[in-house]
Amino acid sequence: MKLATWNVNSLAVRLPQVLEWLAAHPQDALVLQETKLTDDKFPHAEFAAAGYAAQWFGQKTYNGVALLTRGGAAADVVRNIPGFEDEQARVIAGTIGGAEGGAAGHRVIGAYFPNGQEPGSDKFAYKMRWMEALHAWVRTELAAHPNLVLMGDFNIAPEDRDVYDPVLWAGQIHCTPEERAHFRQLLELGLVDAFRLFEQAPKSWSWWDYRNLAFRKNQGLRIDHILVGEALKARVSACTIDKVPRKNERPSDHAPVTLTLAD
DNA sequence: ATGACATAGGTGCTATGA
Repeated sequence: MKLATWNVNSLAVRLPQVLEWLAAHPQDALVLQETKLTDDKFPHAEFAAAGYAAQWFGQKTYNGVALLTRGGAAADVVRNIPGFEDEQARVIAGTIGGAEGGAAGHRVIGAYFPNGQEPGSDKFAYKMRWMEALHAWVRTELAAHPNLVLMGDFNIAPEDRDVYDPVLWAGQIHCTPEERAHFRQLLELGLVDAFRLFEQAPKSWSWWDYRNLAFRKNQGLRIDHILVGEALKARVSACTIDKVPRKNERPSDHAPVTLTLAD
């Protein structure tokens, strides 16, 4: 079973690249972030033609998430964090595989964490509130669905080894102790950072700034993650970052991250 | 300290991203 996450930074621009990538790398589930599309503009017919059922949740200009699945539409779809009032479209969850979305299925949560802009700002405070609400909700989801995968653009570099220049970024957004503490709290729920289950090349990033030739110089951050419930840990056979689409013309600034689960 | 690059909306330039 293959699952993946990709912040596409505008699905209107990146749709051909997503379809091309899926054709080369079929997925059982793919979650997208930053679709930047209102729901009436979501290209569900194009995905259906490619063999994928889509669930989507968007808004004008900013944010927007989607869940694409092969082999039937996701069940029990949830948009945003239940009980958390939010103007911004950041979460989509659904169950794949199990009959009627029962506990045998895999619960997939796709999330676009707030950026936070700058420590001390209103947006940073919103990021903290949002993460607290996510944490509480994921706890209940995990209790109901041990086979849980939480993936997306976390906008957190969990450790210094996830940052190309940890001294430059110390205390900066994505690297503050507060954000990293929230990431660890998710792990304390019984989630595992799938990427770190394997030996990985040093300087592995999932995002590179468009500016300053950052990709060419491999100056990036690892801020896109796939966390799996401990019940799934033994079945994780691979977790990789695919840098190839970052070399496309008009690339997203994020690379897809992929997970392989043994059957 | 600032901007660098990209996107959307709108047609100037600002807001946002990370």
